[in-house]
Amino acid sequence: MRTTTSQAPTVHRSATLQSVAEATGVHRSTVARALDPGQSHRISAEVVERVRAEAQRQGYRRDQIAASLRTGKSRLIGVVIPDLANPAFATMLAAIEDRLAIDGYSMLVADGGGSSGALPIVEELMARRVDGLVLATATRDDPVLTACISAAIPTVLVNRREDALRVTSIAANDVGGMCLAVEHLVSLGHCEIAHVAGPIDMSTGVLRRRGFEDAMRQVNLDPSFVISATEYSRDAGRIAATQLLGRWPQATAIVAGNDLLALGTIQEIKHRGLSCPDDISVIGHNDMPLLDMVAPPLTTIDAEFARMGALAARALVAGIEAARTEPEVILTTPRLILRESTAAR
Amino acid sequence: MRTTTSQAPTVHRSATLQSVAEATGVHRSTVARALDPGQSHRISAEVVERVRAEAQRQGYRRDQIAASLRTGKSRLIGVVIPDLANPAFATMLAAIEDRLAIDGYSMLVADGGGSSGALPIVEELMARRVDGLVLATATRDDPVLTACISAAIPTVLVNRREDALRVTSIAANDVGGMCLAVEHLVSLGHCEIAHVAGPIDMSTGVLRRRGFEDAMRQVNLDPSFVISATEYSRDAGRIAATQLLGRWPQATAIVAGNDLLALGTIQEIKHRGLSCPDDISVIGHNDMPLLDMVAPPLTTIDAEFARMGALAARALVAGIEAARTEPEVILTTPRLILRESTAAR
DNA sequence: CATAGTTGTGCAATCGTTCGCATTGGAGAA
DNA sequence: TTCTCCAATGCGAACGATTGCACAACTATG
Repeated sequence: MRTTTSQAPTVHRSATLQSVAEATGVHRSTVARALDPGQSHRISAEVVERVRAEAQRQGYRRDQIAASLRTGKSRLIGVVIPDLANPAFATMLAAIEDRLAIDGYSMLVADGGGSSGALPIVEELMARRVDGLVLATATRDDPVLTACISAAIPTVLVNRREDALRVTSIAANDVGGMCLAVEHLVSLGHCEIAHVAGPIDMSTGVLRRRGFEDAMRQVNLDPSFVISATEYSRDAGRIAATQLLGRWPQATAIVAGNDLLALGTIQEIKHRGLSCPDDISVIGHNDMPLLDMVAPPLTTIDAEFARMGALAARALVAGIEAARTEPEVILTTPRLILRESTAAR
Repeated sequence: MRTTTSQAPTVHRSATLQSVAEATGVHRSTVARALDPGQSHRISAEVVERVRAEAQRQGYRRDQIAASLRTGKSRLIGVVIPDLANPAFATMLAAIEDRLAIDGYSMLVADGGGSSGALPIVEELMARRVDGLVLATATRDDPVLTACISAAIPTVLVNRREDALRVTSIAANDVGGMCLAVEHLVSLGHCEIAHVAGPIDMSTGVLRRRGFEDAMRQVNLDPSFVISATEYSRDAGRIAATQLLGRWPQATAIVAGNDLLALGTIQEIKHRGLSCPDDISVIGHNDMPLLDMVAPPLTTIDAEFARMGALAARALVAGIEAARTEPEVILTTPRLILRESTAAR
């Protein structure tokens, strides 16, 4: 018996249950049971030991594909992200991966931002028989979601909510977050507060806008200084800010629908020769990485993307492993991250 | 409680080749051929049409799992990233995904940054029978890579190179990039130039350091002001900068091994009441997102992460589809991105 | 000593696709 | 007519793991 593990294990063309079984002189089903921690106690200790040794020697590794075909479970989760290159989503992705790995699932990642839309992407994921889906792309009333539901595949929405409550969704309390932002600006003495909102076909866009309007009315301010950006990007933010400052030059503070929009807004402010925060205060939303080092360091609302990712993964796995769970809405509580892009009036 | 959910089309329990075949009155192999664009010409047009219609009606979708088991090809690529949350890698991931999607592959993403190391992660990917692997985590002499090679699974390294040239790797010309950085600083009149290097067990760490030393010698400057950070992060950069400035307070310029290290260095400079770039110029490496908006906007070397990602995906797919390709090293040509963290002496 | 359990394994049927190898029914050639 | 060839399909064995059921060999029970 020469089990010198130091040498690279023999080149195993393909070790299978069968090949281990033959070498051990037992049936392949016995090998399967011996190697499964949940069943190995049903096999005599001596056989388990022999099987383990042989499996080790051959470098046997259970073929997840074959197992998936037989059991109907792939232990694969599809994750659809609107923009993979966006640092905020990178944070979320990391958290999802981390949590899924703990539960023994792997993550199939797709970028839903392409021109063809998310439907073909989700269909591809379904063909791969993913056990569940995390959608960060969902629009407020999404045909993709309808497809997932009719295919009976467990799905959670993250950072998005849909109008009909058909699946669990994890999101920040957008309305509450905007209240925080408005209250902060009011406490600094601002009255002419405007809002660069996110796209109207996304829940965050509408909810944050609604939150803005509610909060403004609450303190008896005019909530009508709002422009919706066409997408979440710096360019779109800059364009929206251009319109906004053209129409309402008296604005002394701007609440942006997300950080990228805020950054675009600041660029436009600088471009006009104005200063943020001296002339105009700006507040973002999400607290994406690096915001503490931009100029000026951006005051923002932390939407806890990492936490949302972890919660989404956890909720999805729970939904998969418990046969049925009621759809619910899990909201994270936003916090104000005070930095230097907001100043007293 | 069995409420009849608003069933849109038919509830397809699971449409299979068999079920379509039965409904059409042909054999399942005929269905398979009719549905495969590469073989449908061998089947009479009339049958193809009937099969297509029935498949459509049942919502048939080829089971990729079963196909993988049979063919031994999963059309799945494993991608291992050292730090998913790092925006630079997010960029790269987006590019990889984009390119793989074009070639019809899906991407299984794992974070190799965990404490347990990358080996178990790669083993999991191998159990899933990935057709190939993109490793952005490889160290200079990586046991993980040895495992991949002995398992005969096509692998490419990205943003990393290994000492022995066993597989294709895609990376920036690190040495050349550092030359660019040093030349730039020299042209601004700096003489006391220091280097906050990346970890010594990573190719980028060593190569950039070597590039720094070479470039310094080239212009007859002392190349010995170097401190290696323990990892690529702002904190590590700050710690390294602390040591560096303690030992060589005369430094007027610092070249950092990557942008995060540069950012940490700048934090430390500010912390000491000094100014970047007035007292000390800093130059980063990689050109990660948002650097144009930090304070001061960071001069850096663009390592073209997106391009590397695309090249890696392309090379990997080529290596999978051609039976064998010689390992090669593909280097991207770095560019200096001039911003405001460097100033004349 | 017969009966009933218990324990450890073997057996074989799936799971859904793929693909080499038949097997048809005609059309064209000898 | 008889033989060959071809086009259009059918047939069935993989691929590798899982799992309910069967069964043999014991052990405990009455």
